[in-house]
Amino acid sequence: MSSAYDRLDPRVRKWVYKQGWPDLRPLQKSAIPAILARDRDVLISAGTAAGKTEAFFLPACSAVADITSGFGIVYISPLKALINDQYRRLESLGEALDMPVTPWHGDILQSKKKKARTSPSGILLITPESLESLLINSSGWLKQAFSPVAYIVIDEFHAFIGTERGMQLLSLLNRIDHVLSRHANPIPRVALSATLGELDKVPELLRPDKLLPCETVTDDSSKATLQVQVKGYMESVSEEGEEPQNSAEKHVCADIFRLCRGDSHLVFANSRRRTESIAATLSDMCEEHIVPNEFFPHHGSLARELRETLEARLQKGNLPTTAICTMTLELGIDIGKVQSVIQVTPPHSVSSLRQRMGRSGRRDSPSVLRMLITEDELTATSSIVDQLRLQMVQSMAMIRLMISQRWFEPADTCQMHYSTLLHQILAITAQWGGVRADQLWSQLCQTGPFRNVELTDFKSLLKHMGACGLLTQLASGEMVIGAEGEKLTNHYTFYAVFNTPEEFRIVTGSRTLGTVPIDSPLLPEQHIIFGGRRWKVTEIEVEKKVIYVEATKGGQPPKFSGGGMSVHDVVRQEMLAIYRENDYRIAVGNQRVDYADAAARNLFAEGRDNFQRFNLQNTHFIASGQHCYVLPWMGDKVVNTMTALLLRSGFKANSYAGVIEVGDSIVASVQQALKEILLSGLPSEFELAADVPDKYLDKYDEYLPESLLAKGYGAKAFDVEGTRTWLQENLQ
DNA sequence: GACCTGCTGCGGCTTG
Repeated sequence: MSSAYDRLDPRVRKWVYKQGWPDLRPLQKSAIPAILARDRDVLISAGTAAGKTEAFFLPACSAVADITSGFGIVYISPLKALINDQYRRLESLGEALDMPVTPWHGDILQSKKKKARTSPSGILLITPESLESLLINSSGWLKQAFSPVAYIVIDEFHAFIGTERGMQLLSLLNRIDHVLSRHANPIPRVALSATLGELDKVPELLRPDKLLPCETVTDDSSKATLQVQVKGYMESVSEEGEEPQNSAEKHVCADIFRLCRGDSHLVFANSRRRTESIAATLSDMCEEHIVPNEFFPHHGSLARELRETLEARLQKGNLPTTAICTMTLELGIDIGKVQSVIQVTPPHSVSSLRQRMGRSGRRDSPSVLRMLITEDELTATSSIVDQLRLQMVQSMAMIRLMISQRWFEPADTCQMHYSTLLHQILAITAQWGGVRADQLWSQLCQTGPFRNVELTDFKSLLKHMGACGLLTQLASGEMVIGAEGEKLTNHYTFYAVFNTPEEFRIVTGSRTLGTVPIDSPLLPEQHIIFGGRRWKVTEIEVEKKVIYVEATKGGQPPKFSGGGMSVHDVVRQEMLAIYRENDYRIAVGNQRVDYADAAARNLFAEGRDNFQRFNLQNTHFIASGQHCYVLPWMGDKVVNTMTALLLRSGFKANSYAGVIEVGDSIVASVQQALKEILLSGLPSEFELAADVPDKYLDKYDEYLPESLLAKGYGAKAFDVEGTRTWLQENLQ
């Protein structure tokens, strides 16, 4: 009987044999016929270390082995580091087939790119931004070099869904099919992804025009075991005028030191500031105990050199290493085997928690997750948020959703992405030299990814782009790049669609340690923590945007800027369920599994007692001090919407952690105002956004007409329908 | 209290 394996190229089979693999994994076997068919898209969705990369490349390389001129496979990755990893992994397979592998991104030497330009062949590994630059500057070459391409494969596809880069990526894929005149027989797209919540929705996200069918290949054998613990910590609150104690963080660090030393672990600390502070404390502890330091920070503002040293140390695995990190170590960069994952403070989302947990454990050992959660000691002036122990209960809700409901946040695919649409209008115009408005509309909105956009809005966008000098219309009716547009498209920063704040570089001697945002003022003589070490600022060169530092003792990490992240409706509803059931444990059969330590249990009991004392099982509105508090137990979009409605009605309202504080008001008047709003009809997201003074969030928002700016902002920040439903159900 | 990602072409310099 001929198996799927026998359909692989003999040289590929020989390569598999040489790896010493006893057999291909089930996922890899089932991908073979799907990939070899070449008449469909394929979604390969599986957990970490399931062998997704090989599941695609073994059959794909077999299919394109005979192509001698031009690329056979184009691989797209969101990270340069991932391209470097895959290059290392694919080199020997490429050699076995006499097929070159070409990494192509901003750090690759010009000489290497020139070589690939003269004789393109084999596998191209590239970022969306580098693809953008090739389409704009070298579409003629691309037409030749890409003509034999049999597959376009996208790694970490889940990281693109619903994002700006995801919209750009889909548009790039469309533009490639267009350049190659392949609308009739499009290039098959293959998505490699972590396990996804709504698998049936992915094909449409991979190819909005549905011109090819999509086959899904998944790995259902993943019955990974999991060990979870939540540990509580109490922060003693200092009297007025006293120095803050940070006693809880010291206890957290002492536990990390005890749990992690001697092995390899990941500690996710949520912010760069906390990452730095914990890393420095742990290094100090190593010094105090006279043992070598094995704790290092890893985050996006750290110089690449420092990050790569740590990644290589983790990957090698010969020295015990614990990385204190942000989401930089969440995606698939190869870091070898990790004993356990520690999460300090609640994660931002269940989906990110899942991704982080997947970083520990392998087939033979369970995933181990510990959550270390700090709450402030209660005093006479403690806020409702502290009294309810919302941090602790949110952590518990996220664990329950992840484990017993197997739920996590779906990607938000309802955004308008006007900033990215504007970028793609400029990019296509730059690529073609001149283009008609109807061609843009057809390629971007009708057959392309911007399907939420209405024709009237598209027209007003083009008009406004003309008024801003981004586009100019010729007498023939064709659009070309205008004077202001030239400035944008001729600069190398054009290729990325996302925003980056201005930054200072931190330098010691001749070495760059990393960057800090320009709005975080540092002063000469100030002591700071950076890269897990302590420094003194010696000099600041404002024009060159450089801060010089030298080694010292003491100091605090700098402040980094960043936008908020929103909590989903389902998470807040699960928190309410935990309070109401008076039980945070996980049901397994007839048993209830407790995952909290004594301190966490005590904090939960405190929160629940206060929940009952406020009568929150029966009401969403409470009075405390001078204020009225509204607790809708809904996600941040609904909370933002209700806060905005109350502000419009003249109340002093603000929200934190899902709790709305209405200043100097009584419950009855807040309820009455909301009833009136419900009766007279709620304003739209658009109208609410019009009240917000600063709506610039995305890279090209400043070039949008006011109406689109408000529409895009409204879709991002508010949920009027969800709020209306909540008000109908909860106002008697 | 708060995350991450990416980037061209060329002039001018040093070094073998």
